[in-house]
Amino acid sequence: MRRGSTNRELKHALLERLMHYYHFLCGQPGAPTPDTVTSTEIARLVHMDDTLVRKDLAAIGVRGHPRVGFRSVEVLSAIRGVLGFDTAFESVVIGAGRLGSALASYPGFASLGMGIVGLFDNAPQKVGLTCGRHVIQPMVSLPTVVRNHGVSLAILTVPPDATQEVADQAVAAGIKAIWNFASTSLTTPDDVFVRHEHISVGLAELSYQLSRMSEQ
Amino acid sequence: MRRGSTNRELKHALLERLMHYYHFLCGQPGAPTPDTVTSTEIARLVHMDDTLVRKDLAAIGVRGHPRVGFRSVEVLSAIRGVLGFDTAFESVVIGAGRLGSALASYPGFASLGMGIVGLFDNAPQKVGLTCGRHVIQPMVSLPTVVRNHGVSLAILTVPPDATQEVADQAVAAGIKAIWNFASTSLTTPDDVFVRHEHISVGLAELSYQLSRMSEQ
DNA sequence: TAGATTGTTAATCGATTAACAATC
DNA sequence: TAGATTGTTAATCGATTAACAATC
Repeated sequence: MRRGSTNRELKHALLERLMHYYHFLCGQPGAPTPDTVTSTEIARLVHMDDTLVRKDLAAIGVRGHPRVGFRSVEVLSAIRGVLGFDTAFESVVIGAGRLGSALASYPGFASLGMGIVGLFDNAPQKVGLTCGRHVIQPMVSLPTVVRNHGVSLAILTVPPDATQEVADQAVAAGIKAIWNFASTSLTTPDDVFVRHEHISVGLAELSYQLSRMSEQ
Repeated sequence: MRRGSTNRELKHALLERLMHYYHFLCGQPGAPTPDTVTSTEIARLVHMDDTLVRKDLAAIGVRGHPRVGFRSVEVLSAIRGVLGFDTAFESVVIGAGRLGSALASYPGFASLGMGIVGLFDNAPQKVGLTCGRHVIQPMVSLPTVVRNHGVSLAILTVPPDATQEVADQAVAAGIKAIWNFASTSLTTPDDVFVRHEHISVGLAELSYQLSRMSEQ
């Protein structure tokens, strides 16, 4: 049955705002999270309208308390629930270059529900090397690792000309989603979710702002 | 005078779309860029409405040709001009961890007008080490490097609890913008542009989609 | 209670899309 | 020329904000 459970897809922009709230409510280093926050306080922190904050929180089912605001733990746990941070899943990193190694060793993923159970690379001189807590494995081992650990996400940090082929192998191995850090677009089956991480978008914005500054 | 030159600030979403067009027009590996493209073709590639593509291109001053479309080189060079890719600027990377090293060695930045002239870290065991084409320098050298090379951007890849202090040092050294890869927010003077790179937003979206998939 | 804050409806605003005339 | 495509105005749509009643 599950009435009440909103089953329509949440907009990308909403997810982004939720992550923004989550982030601020987790507290800055040194400043602990207070017990309750008002929508106005959140809004000021993230430079938004307080009505939108209340709408967003209502959309994910958090109830506020008149005269008090929202309880931080309730907000945080609702966001965790909606974003799926409490639904742990496993991933592999493919491409053991500098970026791949950095991601494979990043400590912040665990608390968001993502585990990394393998680091892969096909370069013979890399296979077998230790990288943080990982030993670099060859691509032939991918299907086995995916099966044994129930891996659902492949994080791709391979050179552009290899990305499509590696993506195909990951899909064939049974992964459900791809996080692509290469600047190439991918062709994948419809039931595989692909997220591109466009670092150049960030650079574009910086470049634009810097050239504006120097203009005057 | 400079009439005609649109001086109002371009929206973030527009910059993002422009980067998206730029990306596709640069061509996928193997598929060379055709001489001309129609707004409909671009729209299909990036899954958008063709009218919006024409509006965006008009906004940055590219004229199309009825019955022909847009000349790829004109579009590319207009985007380069607007985003400031032809206005080269220098940057430094602060924090020589895995991510910092990866960014300092990334070859794709040069063609977008960004140079990296220094890699900094305060850990005594890192200072002096070679990392790609960089030698890791201590923070005390930052002001000199910034001055000598006219550095305008600081790329921050230091641990969260050090980010604010490092940002202060960078600002004091005279940089004009900060690209922050740590998950902490920063307090900076109004004339310093800060761009946060939120990797957790990407993870949030993947996590959300994966938990939706497994839901049914 | 009075007052602060939520929750929600209505109004506004901006961005996207549709329609179509202009162009080569 | 006929037809494909641009450029632009008008219509639509959705998202944000304003207003205010409900709540504790």
